[in-house]
Amino acid sequence: MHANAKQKVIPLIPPGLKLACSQCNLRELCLPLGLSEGDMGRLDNLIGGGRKLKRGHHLYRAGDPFESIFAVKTGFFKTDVLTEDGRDQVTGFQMAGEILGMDGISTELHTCNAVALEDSEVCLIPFADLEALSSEIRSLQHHLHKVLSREIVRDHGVMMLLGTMRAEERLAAFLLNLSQRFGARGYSPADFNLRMTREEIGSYLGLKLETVSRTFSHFQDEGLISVQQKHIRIMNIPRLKSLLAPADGRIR
Amino acid sequence: MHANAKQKVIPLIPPGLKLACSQCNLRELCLPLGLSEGDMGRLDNLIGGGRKLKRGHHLYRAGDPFESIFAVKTGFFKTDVLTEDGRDQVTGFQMAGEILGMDGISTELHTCNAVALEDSEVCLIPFADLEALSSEIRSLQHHLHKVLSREIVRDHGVMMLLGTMRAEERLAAFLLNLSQRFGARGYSPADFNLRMTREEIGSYLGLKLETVSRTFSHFQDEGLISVQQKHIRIMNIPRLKSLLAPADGRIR
DNA sequence: CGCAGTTTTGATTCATCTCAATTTGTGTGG
DNA sequence: CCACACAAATTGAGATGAATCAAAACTGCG
Repeated sequence: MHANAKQKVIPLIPPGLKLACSQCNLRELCLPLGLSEGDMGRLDNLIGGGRKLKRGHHLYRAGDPFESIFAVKTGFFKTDVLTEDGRDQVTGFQMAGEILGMDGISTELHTCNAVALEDSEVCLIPFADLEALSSEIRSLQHHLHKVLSREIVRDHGVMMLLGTMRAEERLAAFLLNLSQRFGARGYSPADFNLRMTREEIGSYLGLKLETVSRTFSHFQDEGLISVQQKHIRIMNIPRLKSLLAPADGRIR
Repeated sequence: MHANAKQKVIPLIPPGLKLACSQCNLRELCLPLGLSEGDMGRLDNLIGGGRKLKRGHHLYRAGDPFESIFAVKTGFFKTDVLTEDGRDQVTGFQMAGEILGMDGISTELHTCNAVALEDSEVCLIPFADLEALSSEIRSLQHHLHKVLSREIVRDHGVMMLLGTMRAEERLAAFLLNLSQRFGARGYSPADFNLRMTREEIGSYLGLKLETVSRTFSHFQDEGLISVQQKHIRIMNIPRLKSLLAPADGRIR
């Protein structure tokens, strides 16, 4: 935000000099975290220029050859897995500063689809180059491992949600997670617009879209949130949080 | 298997010379995959000796400082996440050749518990050393990234299972997954012993133990499997597989 | 041999899904 | 710029799969 003036100028600079990590206001959230000035310059050099996507367009599809991971610069994505028999599971929603595409490393093919849920821009990070550089810069190597591991931990959280929570709890956890991530990016943690449909939320949470809608309405009736289509205002964060701990507090 | 004679000798060698990757019959499943002879020797040097665990004992607990990842040499493990409010989600079952503990990289603390479900032995792989070596050996670095990524892909499979499948489908997928993994290790893919309780299966699959038991019984009535407590014999793999695709084959 | 932990099975309840109708919102072309 | 068509969301009523509560049987360990 405070770097807006600077950012606006960059596109005017000749294409050889692209928008760099070292200038990016997401650097504290994203891959360069913890790098020295000099090392960040080296990272700048391998980042392939940004790529813009219109809402609804695919960043990659399951089966595409894997070459790069992507950092979300602006906008909002979903990733989903689609099986032959027609099952569709949304595996995550990604916002600015988050990394996409790490599932592709294992097989050299992307294993899921990534779709822009609004007009978006990503940085392209050629993975072979990133590996080469990270074998030279230990802090980059370690941070890459942390990013991969964080994704595993995040997935465990989703497994917990899907395996043990009821619809209300899932949706409360979902809203609180979004809230926290918006907050971390300098936006209001209590007032935001959903970028995804009820059906996509439902797919992510293992619920049907009608259940998502009903549960939103129910939260609204309880005074926990206010919902108007995609616009959410969280009225009572503590009480929403309290939904996650079973009322009695006992071990079940 | 063909290396059995050699392996039997190793324990008699003085303790300074520990059982090494280069001699391990799991090397094609485990971390050293794809390494040259010489590089494998360097990996041998950093593997901290094996560690034996009695059934029921913890390899690590959530909150323990993260120092190493572990490769299962023999035996069987579960990992689970436990929340303050008493929720317990089994996040995976690990057998020979599989890697444990990668969730700890992100925070430098283990985020789940790992428990031996039978008497087991693991190799200890100090992670800082592994990072150091992998920055020198590019194929090791790449393989480590693949192992991390494979875990992410596996987790997506579980999310799909928990998010979209009914009890029968979950249990069929679970049995087929075990079957495939036993098969890959030279055991019968159709005849094996479960190491975990119905409750642990249920926790992993997001079901109650009674539902797991009932569904086993139901499969048995259908002639798909035979169950006697922990012993499973899969009578009809194709038909079990067919449970995973909805009967009509339509896209839903 | 007995007891604790595990598994099986039954009866009932309940949360979520399914099916269906209606309302609201959004993008497009006349 | 408005109207129309299509997509998304809401809401209701009823069906259903899995959970819950409960009891009995089995297993294996000490």
